[in-house]
Amino acid sequence: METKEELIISTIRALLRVAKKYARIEQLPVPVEKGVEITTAEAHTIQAVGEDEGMRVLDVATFFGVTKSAASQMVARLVRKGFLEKRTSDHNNKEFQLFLTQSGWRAFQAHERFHGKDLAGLVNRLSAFSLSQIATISVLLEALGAVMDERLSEKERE
Amino acid sequence: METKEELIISTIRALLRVAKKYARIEQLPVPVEKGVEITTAEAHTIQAVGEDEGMRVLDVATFFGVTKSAASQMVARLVRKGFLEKRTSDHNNKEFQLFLTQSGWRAFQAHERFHGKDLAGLVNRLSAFSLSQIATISVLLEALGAVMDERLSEKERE
DNA sequence: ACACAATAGTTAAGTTGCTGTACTATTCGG
DNA sequence: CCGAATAGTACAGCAACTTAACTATTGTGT
Repeated sequence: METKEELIISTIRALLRVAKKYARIEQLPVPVEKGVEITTAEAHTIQAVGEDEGMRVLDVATFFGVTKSAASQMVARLVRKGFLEKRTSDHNNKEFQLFLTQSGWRAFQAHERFHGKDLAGLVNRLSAFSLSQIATISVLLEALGAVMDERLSEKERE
Repeated sequence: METKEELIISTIRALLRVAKKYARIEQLPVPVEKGVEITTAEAHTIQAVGEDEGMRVLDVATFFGVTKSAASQMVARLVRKGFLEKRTSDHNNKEFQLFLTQSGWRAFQAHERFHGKDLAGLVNRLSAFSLSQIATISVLLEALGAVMDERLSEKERE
């Protein structure tokens, strides 16, 4: 006989496998145009700036949970490559505001398309399930998120 | 009104958030004993060898999907740190077989305990759901895993 | 039987993305 | 108006990976 606890554990393992696979997918380089690819970290930064233009370097840092040093370096790289533009703020001479260049917007859209394919596949697969079944997994995911948040904040408290 | 498709998409977003959080948790260093920590990559290599002693360097490489060079470097590091032992194979003078040292087994167990804490928290949280709800989630995760597998193998075919 | 290809592993140099520390340059507040 | 806080950069270093070139075995075809 299979106990409930065993079922729960095997379900969690399945979820972790899915999470791992997704992490691998996220790491794939994103093709922008013929012969041009950007790394995942670059794509995510471009995505973040594209969705909220006018961000500062520090905003990028807090958004991704990395140090401002890391954000500064990433931004500098994307500026050098021509995807991002750094304008000095209107009211402020010590801050910069970040914007996408034309090339940056092209990369942004390429990234959307790239992920759109995945999303369509997933939606398609989930359509076979009933509304209540899908709702159940939503609740489950909330619970998992809560446990993981505990774990992550635990680390910060050290 | 909320359509089914909207629910599906918001569910997928929740899944992606969980996947991201899990990836962050996986990156936390694992405490082995007072003042000794190992990185996640090290912990996973130790875990893999512990679960299947006698592995070769190349087996480690294929297990993790990295180059044999990367595996060789990781193994060399763990040997240097005293967690792994490299014995020349019985029938073969060009292969090595990998085993855990006492110290390696201690790290293996520390890693298990480390994960056990999370698992207990999750099981606790999931106990509120009914058996059939949990079973549904399992099926759903299988479906998601299948979509992701397609995507990953697509990449390899390039 | 022997040359040659395949296999197992190592080494070296370079890359990405991060951290920590130290630094400059602004801006704010008492 | 001086000192503290804030925004950002520079530099060194690290972990984990890659590619390419290498050694050293082992297996195979003729």
